[in-house]
Amino acid sequence: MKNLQLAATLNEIADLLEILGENPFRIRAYRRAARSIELLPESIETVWREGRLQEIEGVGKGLAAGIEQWLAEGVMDAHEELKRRIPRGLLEVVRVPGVGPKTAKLLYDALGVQSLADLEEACRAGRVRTIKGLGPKTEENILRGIERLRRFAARTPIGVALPLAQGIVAELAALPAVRRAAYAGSLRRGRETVGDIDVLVASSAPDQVIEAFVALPGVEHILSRGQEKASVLLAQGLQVDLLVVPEEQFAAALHHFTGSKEHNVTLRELARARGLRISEHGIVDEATGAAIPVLEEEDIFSALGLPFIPPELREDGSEISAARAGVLPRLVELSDIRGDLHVHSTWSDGRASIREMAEAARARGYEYIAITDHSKSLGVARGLSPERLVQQIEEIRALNRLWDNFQILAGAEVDILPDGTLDYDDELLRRLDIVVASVHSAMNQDRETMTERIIKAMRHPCVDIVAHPTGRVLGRREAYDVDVERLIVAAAETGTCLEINASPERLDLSDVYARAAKDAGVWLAINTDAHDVESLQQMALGVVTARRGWVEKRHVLNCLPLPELRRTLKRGRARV
DNA sequence: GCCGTTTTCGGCCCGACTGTTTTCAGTCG
Repeated sequence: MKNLQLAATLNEIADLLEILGENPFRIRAYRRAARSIELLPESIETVWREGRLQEIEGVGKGLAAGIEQWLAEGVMDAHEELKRRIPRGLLEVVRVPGVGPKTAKLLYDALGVQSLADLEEACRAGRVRTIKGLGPKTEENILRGIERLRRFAARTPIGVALPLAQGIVAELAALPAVRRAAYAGSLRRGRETVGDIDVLVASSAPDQVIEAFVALPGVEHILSRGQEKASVLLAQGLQVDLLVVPEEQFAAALHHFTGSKEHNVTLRELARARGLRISEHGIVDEATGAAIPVLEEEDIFSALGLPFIPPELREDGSEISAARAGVLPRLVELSDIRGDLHVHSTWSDGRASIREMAEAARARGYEYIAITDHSKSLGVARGLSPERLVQQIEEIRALNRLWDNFQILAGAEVDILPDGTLDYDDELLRRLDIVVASVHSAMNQDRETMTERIIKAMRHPCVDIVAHPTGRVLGRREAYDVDVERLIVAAAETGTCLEINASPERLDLSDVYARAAKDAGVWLAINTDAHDVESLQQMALGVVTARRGWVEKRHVLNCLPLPELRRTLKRGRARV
């Protein structure tokens, strides 16, 4: 799947066009297409082979030709031409916060700056301030920006950003001047990584709120500070943007600040076509100048004759087309989840007993939980020997006599061994209620071997779910080399369910792959992989990821009541 | 460069903040 590489190329073209001061709408077209392709739930090669390139939102005749050339030859004329005209080092110069395409071009023309290193040197030598329009403050800001680029990752995993955001929101909400507070931005849309944290506050005393905001513990530097907006940098390198509005503008501002940018632009275009103007302050009828009240986000959509579009779908504008066509999905909700099919206990590397995990699941309102401890080969996780697993099954059967409205399923997270066989023999596997299979070893196998290995496991009649199918760990470990598209086809053929692992460092399958799997008719299971009681609440993140993949309740295995779940598992179907 | 329940041509979101200016361009989200 070359989707992400293609999107990067298109974005680079947009960056270069911007430095050249080209038509901003042409630039936007490249960015839009890049975004659509990033979110495309199938490989661009497939779309091309089937002659459907122009069906992609934002791809017309011209871009389709460019993409075709890129896929066939590995290069695009438009890109090559631009690279000849502008040194590529300027692409890193525009990534410096505060330095945009105009400034980059100016620095290039006036000082010959062609790279980050050139820029740093020019600042230190005091040459930047000699340019008309730039001054010592700019020089200082650029140096700080370069430092920031070097020290911190561009994006932060949601698992890190979310608690920080919740903490900030709680602190602001406690201020007497604050009526409402919420986080927005890509965090609210549930993206797996975020570039910054956006916080929105309703207050009639914005100056007090902003004063308190810039003084929050953990604030290392104040980036900007105005009447209704402020931005700070946390010690971790994460930027936090605050917007303060009067309470009656809260919903409109929440929508604006939630984005995405592309969603906002598309929605505002639609509004203009209907004689309305949307901004973070609300909706205005252009003809009469009258404000249309926005009490909730719903009011914005209904003013345009649209149903409510959940934040998780607000990405590339295609959600607006779907809303207009009346084909928005009814997204799965946390309350639809009836159980967790992948958790650990102290029998292997968990930190809570089976009973504790079960009671915690019951307290969450679940009907069932599957205990899936590690299998024997996974020594580091104290994987269970066959004998221990038999004992565990017996303990689970005994525990199940405690409740009449809750069941523990006896399961295992069975290693898929390097040759695609499983870590327990078939007889033992048949005694389990559910089998989750996953890869924990030999992760450096080549693509073909790894793909075949997992597909072989899927063909096994006892394997119900493949857990964390790509093996990635956000910010730490890339996915192993595997053809996810083939896994999805095989899952559909074999009736194997694919997991959306809700652990914040995994979120695997990702939103895009979850959508592809759903489109292929594959069952999904949203599981926490919890190793302690607290982690059961990570289910929320898994549900958000599923929602970003346009997944509905009917696609999710653990939204089924227990009897239906049992019938739907492979062993249940085999018995019929 | 894309796109069409007013358009196949003429549109293409909207506003705040900063640093540099004497009224605004550039950047950002």
